[in-house]
Amino acid sequence: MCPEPKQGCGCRCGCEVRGFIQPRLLLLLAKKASHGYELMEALRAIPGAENLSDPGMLYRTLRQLEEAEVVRSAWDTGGHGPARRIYELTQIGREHLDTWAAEIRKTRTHLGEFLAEYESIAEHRSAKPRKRG
Amino acid sequence: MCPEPKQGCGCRCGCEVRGFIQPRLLLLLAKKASHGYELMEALRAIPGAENLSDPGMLYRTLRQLEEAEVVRSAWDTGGHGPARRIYELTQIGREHLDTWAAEIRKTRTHLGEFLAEYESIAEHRSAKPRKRG
DNA sequence: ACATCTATATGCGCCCCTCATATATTGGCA
DNA sequence: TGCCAATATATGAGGGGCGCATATAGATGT
Repeated sequence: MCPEPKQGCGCRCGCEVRGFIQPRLLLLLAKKASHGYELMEALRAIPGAENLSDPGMLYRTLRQLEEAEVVRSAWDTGGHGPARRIYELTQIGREHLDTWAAEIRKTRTHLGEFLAEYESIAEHRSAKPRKRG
Repeated sequence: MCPEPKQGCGCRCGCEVRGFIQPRLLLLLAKKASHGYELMEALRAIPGAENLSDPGMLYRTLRQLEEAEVVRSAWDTGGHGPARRIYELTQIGREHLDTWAAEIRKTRTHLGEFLAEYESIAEHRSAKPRKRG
C-alpha cells in the first residue's frame, strides 16, 4: 500500500484485522490448553497469522486476556525445559470466541461486498482504455 | 470483545480492518471524483463502513493520500456552499486500489479459514455438554 | 565452559483511530 | 436584520495496537 515502502513510510502496508491475535488465541485454546511459546509456534504455522507470532504482543495479550478472565493459567514445572505457564479458556472465553466469530463473519461479508464492487469497476475499467493519471 | 464495554476499557471491541478507510476512499473515487464531505456521507451509507466516516480521520487520510500522490485535488468554488476540494484518483491510486483488492481477497480467505475451523469446534462443542468454566 | 534452544517478560516508539474543537460560507426562517 | 442549521474543511489531544529490540533464566548438547 505504501507508495515508497523502502523509504520507511511507517505504515503497515497490508489488510490486517485489528486485535486478530485475540480470536486466534481463543480458537487455539478452545482446541487445546497450551502455553505461550507453543501458541507462538502455532500462529507461525497458520497461513495469514505468521505476523501475529511476535512474543511481545503474544505474552502481553495473554496477560490481558487473563486479567479479563477470558483465560486462566497455571505454572507447569513438570516439563523438560523452563517452567511454562499453561493457559486454558474459561466459560467467558468460550463466549468471547463466539462473539468474535460473529463479528468476523460480518467483516468477511463486508470484505466480500467491497470486492464485488471493486470487480465490477475493474471489469468496466479493463473494457476500455484508461485515461492518463 | 471487551469484558466490560460499559466501563470504558478503551479497546475497539470489534473485528475491523486496519487502514480500511484507504481502500474505501479509493474505490469511491474510482467510481467518481468527489470531495471530503460527500465521501464522508457515502461512507456513512455503506453497511460496515459507517464508523469510517469520522471527518478527522477522513480529511487527514485524504491529505496523506495526496502527499503520496495516490489522489490529486483541486478547489471547486463554483458550488452553492463553501469551497470544496475535489479529489480524483491518479494512476498510482488505481494501482494501489488493485493492490488493496488483492490483499483484501487474501484476508477474506483467511477469515473464511478461521471461521471454518471455529465452526468445526463449535459443532463438536454443542454435540456434548460443556465442562464448567 | 559455552552456545543454543526453550520460555516468559518488559520497554520504546510509531501509527491508527476516536473524540473534541475551530473556522468559514451559504441558506432558511422569524 | 439576527440567528441557527447545514455544508465544508481542518487541527489537537489522547489511547491502544503493534513491531522491534532487549532482558532473564533454565535445560540441553558438545
